[in-house]
Amino acid sequence: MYSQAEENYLKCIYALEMEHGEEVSTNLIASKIKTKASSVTDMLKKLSAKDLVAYKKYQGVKLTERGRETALRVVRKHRLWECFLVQKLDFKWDEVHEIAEQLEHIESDLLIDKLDAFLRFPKTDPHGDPIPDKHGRMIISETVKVLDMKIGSSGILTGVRDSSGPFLKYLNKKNLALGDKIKVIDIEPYDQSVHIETRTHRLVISNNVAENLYLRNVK
Amino acid sequence: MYSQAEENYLKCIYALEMEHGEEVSTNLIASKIKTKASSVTDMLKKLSAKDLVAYKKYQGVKLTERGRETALRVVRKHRLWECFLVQKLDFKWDEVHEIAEQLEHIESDLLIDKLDAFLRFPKTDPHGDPIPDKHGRMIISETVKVLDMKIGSSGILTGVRDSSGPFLKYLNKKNLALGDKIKVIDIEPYDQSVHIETRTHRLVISNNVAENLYLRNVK
DNA sequence: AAGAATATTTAGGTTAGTCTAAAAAATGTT
DNA sequence: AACATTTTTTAGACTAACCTAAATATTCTT
Repeated sequence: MYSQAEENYLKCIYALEMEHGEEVSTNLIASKIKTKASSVTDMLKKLSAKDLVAYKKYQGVKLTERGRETALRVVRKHRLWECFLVQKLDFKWDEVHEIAEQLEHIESDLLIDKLDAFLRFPKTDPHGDPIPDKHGRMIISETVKVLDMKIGSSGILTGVRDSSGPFLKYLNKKNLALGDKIKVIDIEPYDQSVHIETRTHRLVISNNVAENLYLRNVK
Repeated sequence: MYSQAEENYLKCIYALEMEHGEEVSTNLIASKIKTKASSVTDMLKKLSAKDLVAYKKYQGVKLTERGRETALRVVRKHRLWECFLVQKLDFKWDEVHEIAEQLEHIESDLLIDKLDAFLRFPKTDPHGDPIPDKHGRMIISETVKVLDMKIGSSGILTGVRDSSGPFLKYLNKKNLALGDKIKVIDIEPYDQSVHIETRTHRLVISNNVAENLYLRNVK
């Protein structure tokens, strides 16, 4: 139905709309997709002609309803395949992204629904991100960045913002995994590094790392 | 590494080399891949430059060693994915071809080896075709076309030449499946239609159908 | 072995998706 | 508000994979 390039742009715009507000800029897309701004402009015109995005020259873009649905279908496929790779094929969570980037473009509604059933309708992927159901609905749990936690409070590690290989490998090394209960002991005022405590150990994480960890609050 | 188009050509040439002799002609490829002869010529030049085929103008092509290995890797992936779809996701054998045509181009050696292990290293796909192992080796069982059987002899249905949807649906309807024991009762001299008998029923199949069924001889 | 028929290749064009360089619009600064 | 900077768009070019039409080889027929 849509080309891989088109799907990648839609997915990218969807992600950027989530992170920043609506109205995504050309340069932002270009840097995320690692391409040139002029290529982005070309593609936006094409997506606009297909009524997948609302695009006004120099004003950035927004997904249309149709565009959002399409983006969510791709996201759903990506995250289901990640589950499959980790749960059934024993991949580690830091190894699945690139493969899922390919698998997400396989076209067959039946396939994806059968895969969903085979995995017992998972609600989140291995990185803690919610999986849209076949109607595009998903459970978005209330999460807080580590840096926004009150000192002394605890939370369950439910997601990571950066799911790139290096970051996940870092977490593996530090023995941090989704589902871990984490207590924020102290936040260093000088450099915003954070002292945390898990069930098994204590450690200090840099501000950069703390920005990328999401917790669900518990008392 | 190679584009989907390149992989499709290699797979096609491999299949044609198996069916007909070596040296595959431009038109034969064109008709199989449903494209124009001029497009085939273009691609053959490209594959030749990459040392995947031995190509001499007007003389047809042959896979090189490199080309054969690459083709076998694609065939391996196609057949493993078909197994996955049928065994794990409950697809029927006539529904999997198109999806496997997409999945066969996913690039990751680790993925394919893990999938192989997950499926317990199957030796044949749902249509009875042998699956190459990671070194490209496969078990090719001695098979005979129904039409070449002696009248009164029996065999196990081990493969189909035409694995298109319509043909497989026909077999489903006639209650014929891989592994069935089939006895050749009579071959009609006039139109080469064949009377056969299975464990459960008797039926007449046309010459066309008989051409597409392979049996492994049993006493 | 010459002409007809068929198969293959060449020449030149199209589209999707990318690029660079230049032009135009928007934004920031004083 | 005028100029400088940054962002975005336009113009024009490239590649992969396809196409049509024309040219050239090969094969078939007699």
